[in-house]
Amino acid sequence: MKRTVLYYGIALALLLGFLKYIEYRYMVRDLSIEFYLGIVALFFSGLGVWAGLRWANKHASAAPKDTAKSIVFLSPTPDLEATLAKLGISKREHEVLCLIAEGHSNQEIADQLFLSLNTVKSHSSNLFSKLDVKRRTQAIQRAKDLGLLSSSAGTFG
Amino acid sequence: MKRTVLYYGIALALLLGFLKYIEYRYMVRDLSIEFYLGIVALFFSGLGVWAGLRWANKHASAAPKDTAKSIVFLSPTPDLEATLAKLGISKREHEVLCLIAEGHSNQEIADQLFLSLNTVKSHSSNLFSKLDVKRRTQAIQRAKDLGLLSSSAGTFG
DNA sequence: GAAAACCTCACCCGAAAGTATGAATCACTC
DNA sequence: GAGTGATTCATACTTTCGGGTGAGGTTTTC
Repeated sequence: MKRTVLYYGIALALLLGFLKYIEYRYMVRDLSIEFYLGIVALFFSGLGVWAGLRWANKHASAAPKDTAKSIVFLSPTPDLEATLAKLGISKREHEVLCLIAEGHSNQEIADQLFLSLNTVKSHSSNLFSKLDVKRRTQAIQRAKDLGLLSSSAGTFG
Repeated sequence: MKRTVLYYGIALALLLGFLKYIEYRYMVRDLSIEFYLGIVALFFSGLGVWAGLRWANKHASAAPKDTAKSIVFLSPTPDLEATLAKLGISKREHEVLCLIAEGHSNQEIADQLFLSLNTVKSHSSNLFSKLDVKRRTQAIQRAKDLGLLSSSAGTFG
């Protein structure tokens, strides 16, 4: 959390430095303060959106499907958590598992969860060993059999 | 969308006015530009976070509809061959598709069907373009939705 | 406040998957 | 016999996956 604040500080400092550089470089003395404020507003709006999305993802945890909550009647998911616990699969790993089952690439998962590609690879790798499979396609099959995919558990092929 | 931009503009204008008012009210002449920038950064960070969260919510509520669609009915697979014909998927390609859905690697499929690895790759590649997907995991999803895995693939792992 | 999970990310390396192009064989049709 | 489409296979290349290792950072728990 404090790291986020730090990043914001650094970003602001960098932006300030950049603006000063522009001023020096092109000898522009009369850049209006409104211009500065506009730039900063734009920049920090983007930063804010990014932080907001990231925060939303962290707290809403999109993957494990709150969607399941909206279709509860079909899959009561009685012992999903029990199964997960039995296999030692963490929350984050389950999220990754769901996204894998939806056919996303590791890079896409990384983008969606605001993670590094390496992190996703770590999660999936741990996941595979816990599911005792070798490939992600097998992981999908296994997950379906175990009923670990709340949302697609309904895809009762 | 443009309304959002408008709001941002208004917000910036209001903030500017507020700052000018402060300046006038308390006769503070030497408020550094960094101070202004800090205020603006803070303000628009918050605004950005808000917009980001709002955006996230909008898209989170949109997503479930897709998943719901896959649950809707247990499609009786009226005519598998008709679907295959419509998509231009040949018999051999369908075989490969089923094996892919079972989580086999290309090499395993090649061994099982007494084919070369290259051949399996050709089939799967053609398959992906016909299914309009990029990866085999997506192909599995698509195939399930289209009911192409009714017979053999099943859910046995 | 220390320990134990969990989460995050990096680097390297090899294997698997996927793309693109071309070509040979076979069956079936006009 | 030519044409068409399916099947088979090759080579070469790029991208993605997955394993292994290590190293902070955070959260939870005792």
